[in-house]
Amino acid sequence: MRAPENEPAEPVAAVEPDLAGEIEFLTVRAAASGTRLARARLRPLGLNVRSYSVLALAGSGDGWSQRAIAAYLDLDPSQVVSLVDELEAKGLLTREVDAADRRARRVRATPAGTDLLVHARQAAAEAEDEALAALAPEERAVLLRLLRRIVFAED
Amino acid sequence: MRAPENEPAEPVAAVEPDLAGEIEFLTVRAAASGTRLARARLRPLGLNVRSYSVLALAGSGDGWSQRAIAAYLDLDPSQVVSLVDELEAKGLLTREVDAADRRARRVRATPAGTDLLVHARQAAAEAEDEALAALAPEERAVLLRLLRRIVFAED
DNA sequence: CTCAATCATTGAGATATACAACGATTCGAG
DNA sequence: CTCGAATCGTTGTATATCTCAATGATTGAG
Repeated sequence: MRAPENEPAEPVAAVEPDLAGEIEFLTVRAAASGTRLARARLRPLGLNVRSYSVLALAGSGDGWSQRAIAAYLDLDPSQVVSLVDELEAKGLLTREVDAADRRARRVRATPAGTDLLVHARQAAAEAEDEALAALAPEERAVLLRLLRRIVFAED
Repeated sequence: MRAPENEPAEPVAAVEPDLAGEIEFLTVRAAASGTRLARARLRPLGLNVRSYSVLALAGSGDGWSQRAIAAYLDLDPSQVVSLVDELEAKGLLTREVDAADRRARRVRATPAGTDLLVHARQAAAEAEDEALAALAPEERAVLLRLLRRIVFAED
């Protein structure tokens, strides 16, 4: 090899122009702007995106454990602790020791939490609608299916 | 209205079971896991997801301004400052005053930065391939198109 | 009964995001 | 040409988020 310290006439060529071809980049960007929209609409309800997610789980099924919430939302268990603390302090959910496994706590929405959740779901739906304004309903359905397969590796 | 402090036999019903039907939720989750994969593969190269993004822009086009980088990556301009600082300190890019507008700095990848970028792109591509393992190539193309329309509101 | 594993919790450190203020510079109105 | 508003990069700060390690209580396997 010659002149290793300097490549004068190298084509360089490649190095494509931008990141718009990378799904990862677009996903991060879409997530960020969607989160911003959702946050703006949830704030008047006293919720942020994360506490909304936790409340939504608390309002579904029959008593999620905090561990399960952490796994489902892809959060560290310690984050769930403070989120549940916050929502519990507001009276939106309860944290009860699981009779079958006294290490675990079962988290359930209170009536007040369920009521708020109705409005929060509406707010989230509006934010989603705004974020996806460029897509027709069928396209949104396609996107949903694809994302679900990525996240849950199923269909 | 009667007994406003207690709704005994309310159906509650609705309150759907989970968040898997919300595109916003899935997008955030897909972005998080994709970022984790990318971070793991970029770390050996001394880059994180953000510095990779900045370097990728510096290696494309002809001198992005920091302002343009911030807009394109959806970052605060102050974040771009430290990212460019870091990459400049490593000799991966240069920051030159724009002759046409001396307020602006034009950011360009150095030869070392361009070399590293080749490997970084490969790493990012591998991470993306792993993140999207559940999807066939045509499905990835569909996803790419949909995301691009959301993010750039164009097609 | 003992030991490893699990759950919730606490705390700390790293990273990310958002916002306000500033000097230097550009640009348009008059 | 001059003045003032707007823009660019920068610094600093406040807040949120992520990640990791350690701990007590409890479970379950052997």
